[in-house]
Amino acid sequence: MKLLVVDGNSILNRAYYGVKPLTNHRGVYTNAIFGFFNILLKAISDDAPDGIVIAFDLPSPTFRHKAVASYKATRKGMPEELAMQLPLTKQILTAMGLHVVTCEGWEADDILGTLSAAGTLQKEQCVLLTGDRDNLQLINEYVTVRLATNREQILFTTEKFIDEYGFEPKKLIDLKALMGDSSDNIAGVQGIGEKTASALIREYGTIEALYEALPDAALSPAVRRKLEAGEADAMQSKFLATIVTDAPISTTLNDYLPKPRNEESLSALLTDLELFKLMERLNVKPSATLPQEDSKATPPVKLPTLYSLSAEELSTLCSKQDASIDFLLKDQILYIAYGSSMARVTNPAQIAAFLQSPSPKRTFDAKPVYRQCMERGETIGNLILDAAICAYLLNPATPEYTIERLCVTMGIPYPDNLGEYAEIAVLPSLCDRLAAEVTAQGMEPLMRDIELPLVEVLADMETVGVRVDAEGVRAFGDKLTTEISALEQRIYELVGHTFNILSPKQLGVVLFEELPLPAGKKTKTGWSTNAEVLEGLRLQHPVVELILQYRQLTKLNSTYVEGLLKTIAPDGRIHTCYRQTETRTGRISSTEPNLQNIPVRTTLGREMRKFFIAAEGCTLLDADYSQIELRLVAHLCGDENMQRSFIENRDIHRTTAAQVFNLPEEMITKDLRSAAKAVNFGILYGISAFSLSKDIGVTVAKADRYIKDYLQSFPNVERFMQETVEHAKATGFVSTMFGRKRPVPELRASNKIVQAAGKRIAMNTPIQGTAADIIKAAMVRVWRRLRNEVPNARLILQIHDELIVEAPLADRAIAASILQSEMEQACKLSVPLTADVEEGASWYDAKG
DNA sequence: GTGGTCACG
DNA sequence: ACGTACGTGACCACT
Repeated sequence: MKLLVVDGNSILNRAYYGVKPLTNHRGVYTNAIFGFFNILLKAISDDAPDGIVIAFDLPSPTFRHKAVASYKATRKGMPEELAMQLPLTKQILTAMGLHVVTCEGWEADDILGTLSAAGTLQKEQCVLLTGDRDNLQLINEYVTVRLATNREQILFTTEKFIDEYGFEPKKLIDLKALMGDSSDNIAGVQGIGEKTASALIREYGTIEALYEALPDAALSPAVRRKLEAGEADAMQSKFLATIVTDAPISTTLNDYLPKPRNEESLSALLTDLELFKLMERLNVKPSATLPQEDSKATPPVKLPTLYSLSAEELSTLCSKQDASIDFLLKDQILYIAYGSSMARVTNPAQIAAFLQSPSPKRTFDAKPVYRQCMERGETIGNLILDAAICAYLLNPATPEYTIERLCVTMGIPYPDNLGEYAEIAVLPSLCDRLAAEVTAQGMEPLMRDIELPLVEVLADMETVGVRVDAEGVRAFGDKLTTEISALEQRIYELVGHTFNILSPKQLGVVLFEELPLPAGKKTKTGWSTNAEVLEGLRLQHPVVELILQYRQLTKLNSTYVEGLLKTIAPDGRIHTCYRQTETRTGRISSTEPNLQNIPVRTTLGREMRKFFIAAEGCTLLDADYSQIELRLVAHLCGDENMQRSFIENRDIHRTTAAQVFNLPEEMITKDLRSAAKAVNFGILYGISAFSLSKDIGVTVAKADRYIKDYLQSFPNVERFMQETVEHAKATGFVSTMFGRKRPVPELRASNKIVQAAGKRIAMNTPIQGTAADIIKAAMVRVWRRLRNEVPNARLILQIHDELIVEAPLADRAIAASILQSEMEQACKLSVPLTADVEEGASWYDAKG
């Protein structure tokens, strides 16, 4: 009989402060619950206990038990966001069949103590799961402690404890009796800190032994004086620090064997909280019977019934214009729903005819369908809604969009008896509700004019792909490989032995233990060995420089040379995947491979761009927006100084420097300009003096001065940022110029660090998001005009503020002019929006 | 699967 | 006293 006893309050606290804010769509916080079960399930799977107890505090309103009263009194009240998760956690545990144990007037600690003692008496193994080192006093040959953080769980046995502290576990009480513990309101002996206390306990064992030996002990006069003055405090503190072992709860361990779980209530609870990852882990099926709180606002859900569809009926459907038809294409099977019927079609010709037909259609995740159509030179006719995109606009923070999850979020019961038809059956209701919600939130224009048309544009860009000179890449890779081996040898020689240079752990040992270099500056799980740290050590030892070079070359070789070669299709081109429902800000991302992070900042890395080339007889046109984000700041905050700089086509960083340093623009040196540039970036990101100082290598005080001077020069910027944050705090979200929204739950967190991050998100998202809106609008405009006017010129790449078109040489001028003017006209601002177009045979050449 | 590192806008 | 700029994706080592 092995027993696991969990300090519920302590673990829930750890989880709350360690997991980012997370809510369900109604705003119920779930981050602590999520983290709690991650920790708990890990412990259960590692220890495989027979009995499980989760203990929680239960303060008594009337009865004041020993230390509990004073100890409780100084503990800060739980933040509301955490408090609301406590009863939910207990409900889930109960539904899982686990024993939640509380005892009026007693704390979770006391229950851990009592069950440890009971287990020891009965010679049964007992594991305590807690985040609180206090509980280490309970360790003995039967009792071990799992000390949990959100990252890891450290197993403490008697041996491990002695290794770390140098005395036996139960003497932890004596240690606290001397040094005190402010968080538990234990005074200890005035003037005795951790170091002294620890040495005394190692020497004398207990405080009783210490005081007995005091008259003859070899101690400094100061320590002796403090100990003599604090004897009563020490004794009182020892009493307070001792965990109770006789709380009135059952000590029959068999009482704590898990009961069968209540599938129905477990499913209902987790579904309501939208804790889908946890449901998967527990193998719980989503609940179809949700509490329908807003059922009077929305019509009840009616599912279509299965129907067998004749070829004639299908072709009639294809020409229908009055009602929309919902479809899904899965594994070459077309499912459609219309009116109160649904059906499936397997004949490829019929599928193609339907997809191309002019009838209005709705679906979920249209891009792969477009891709499939485009392989045949076809497209989808009259797509009027993509449910995945709607869901993304309604909440861009969702980790993954599936029909089943969305149904749960939208309160649509998901049928478990319809097999392959389940998704198509719910799609009409889902589309109706998502569309209504998008409209209600004012995002219909964004959807209709930008996001939905963009689906087809992205599908087309993926299908066309970009040509890559595979031979060139290979040759570049060979060159890198040769240099890498040479570097490797020189590094081994300098160090004196071989090791894995790419292992931060091994590298840390070499640099900071063997050489040893002075640093050891930063730590998380060891020493930091990142480029910033190594830069600082450059002059200390010649190997550092070589390691930096080695890192750069291996990065280029593995991520870019080898990574890209793997993805070149038989047509000699790379077809990246653009993801439209990925980022919180509205940007698109690129995967398999990521073509949005091809090197450019270093000379060597930039070489990679020579291998991205135009097809035979074609050229590449590269257009990028000039300072789009700063122009948006100037527009949005209405600062005339800033606007004038753009209107007069001056250098914005220079203008900023002139303002901040109070000098005429002609007097601005390179260094001043680049400092101002860093300040400008800081403004976009939500600045802190600390980070700015690190970035430009000045003191924090100086960086702070720069920021203050900046905000004084551009007071409207500060006002705008403050208003944005205030609005976000009041409404819970921020918006872009085009009405895109992003919830910022971080602003409601009680943790200051998280809150500060929320402010930066609130300040940055309207800027980054609006820029994303604009380039998306530009993509749709460019794509449409090229298709109509220069169909052989194709949009192929987007890198956030940059578009690349592959155009036949004969069409280069007209394509370039379309590219530039559609980008510049995509949005009317109070400052000019300019795009610079360049041309070349390769990406490298086109970005002089 | 997670963390460290580093590539981009 | 904290811990330090926004948004991404890929690769490697290690558990």
